[in-house]
Amino acid sequence: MAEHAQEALFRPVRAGNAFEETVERLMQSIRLGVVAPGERLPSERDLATRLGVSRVTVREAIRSLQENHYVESRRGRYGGTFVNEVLPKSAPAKDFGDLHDVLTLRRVLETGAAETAAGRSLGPAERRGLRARLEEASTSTLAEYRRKDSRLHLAIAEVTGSAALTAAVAESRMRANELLDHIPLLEPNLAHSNAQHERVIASILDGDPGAARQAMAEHLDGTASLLRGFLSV
Amino acid sequence: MAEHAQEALFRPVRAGNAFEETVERLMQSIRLGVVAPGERLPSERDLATRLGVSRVTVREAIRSLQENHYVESRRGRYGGTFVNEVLPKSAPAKDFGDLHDVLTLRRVLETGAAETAAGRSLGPAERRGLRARLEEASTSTLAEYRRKDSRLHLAIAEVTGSAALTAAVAESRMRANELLDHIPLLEPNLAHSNAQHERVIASILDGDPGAARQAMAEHLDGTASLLRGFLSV
DNA sequence: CTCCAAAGGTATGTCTGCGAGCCATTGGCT
DNA sequence: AGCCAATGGCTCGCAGACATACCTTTGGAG
Repeated sequence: MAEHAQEALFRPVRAGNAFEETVERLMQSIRLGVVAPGERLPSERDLATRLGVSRVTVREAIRSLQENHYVESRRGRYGGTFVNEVLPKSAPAKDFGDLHDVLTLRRVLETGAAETAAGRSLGPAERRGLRARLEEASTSTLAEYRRKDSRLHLAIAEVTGSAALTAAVAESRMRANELLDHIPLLEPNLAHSNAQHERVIASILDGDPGAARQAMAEHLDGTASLLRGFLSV
Repeated sequence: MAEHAQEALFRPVRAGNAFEETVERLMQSIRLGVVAPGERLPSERDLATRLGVSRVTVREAIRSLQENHYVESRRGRYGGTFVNEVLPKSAPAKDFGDLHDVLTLRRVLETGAAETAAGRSLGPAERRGLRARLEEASTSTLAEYRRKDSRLHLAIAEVTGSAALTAAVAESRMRANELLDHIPLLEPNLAHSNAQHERVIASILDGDPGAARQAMAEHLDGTASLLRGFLSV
């Protein structure tokens, strides 16, 4: 029997129980900036349907987010669950053992997404969306940078037209962000990052897959080496 | 709220119940050739631990595979569950709606894997493994080609050293194979495929990431256009 | 020849998660 | 002022999944 491939195929079928995975997803949507501070999450009934989980489980997950001061709920029509304006610091460090794993997958997915996006003929709405996200990221403060940055990268994945690729990028970014939250974010990094973003988006809008791939690769390799430097000490 | 990214983040948290996902995994390990005909699956207790699922659930899944003539079980020490020499035809066609989705993700993952593999310094065992898989694929019959082909592609993902990437490739190949099983496999395709495999592996062993990526891209684009041709009628 | 380790086969009690229904609250609409 | 639609809050019974324990079969080791 092929020995090593088994590790991948016989890995656990579920990352956790339904409750934990639901918390994870809602957390992702907030941390990645898909639902911004002040905005409302979908209703509990809606979330239950979309996430394929019972409403009871959704409520338990939301309760957990409330207790950790991520969201607040209001009853009544036009009520709902709203993301707090001020979000808690991220959870304490997890294990860094899979640093190589995270960075390898991220590089593959995101350079591939950039290349694919550049190879498609984008509609005006998509082009506007990309420029808007770029603008948001470049004008953001240090505090909200990680969220705006993620939104931009997610937007790139979205315009590939592949839901599975978008989901994979979201997952991968979440894992990477958990690590990035433990290294300092400095103004010079941010400026450098913005410049790279502009090159990536420009290449995509120009329809130059090779350039988009390379620009994205350089962008990612920057933060990757930062990470390796800080965490491998 | 960012409208489109929600589709990815608020997708169902689980693909099915524990039983269904377990069947899926075991099926994958057989269809992708990770456990070849005549070989033995890990013991039920072992599988239960690795898959993070109860032994009862594992047994139900194995029972399902028995009923579909994929495996047979024998009791006693040195017994176990063995993959049948003659495997059933694949399940009836599913929906082809996500053809673009499957092909996009596959291209990103596998070209990325090839490039990453070529960028690493491989040990002698890894190099031998790759050559062995290549040899197996090139000398295989039509009947066993899909399995040997998958093993080769999985082996490439494995030598990236990223378990997450390997798992993603396995998942993606499984989805692609479901589609490929519904188009004819002809001798000329096979010969062409083998030639492309050789170029991919040669580039990886030579440590030329760009060439590996390009060779893999051409290889995948070949079957992709075949698929699009047959299924979009 | 006997023993026994390792594998599949079976049974039971517990707990998680689900479905479905109902209640309580709220703010716009009439 | 009253209505009511949409939202969060709550409860209860059932089905799925789990952990654990024990039984049965088998073939090599001693």
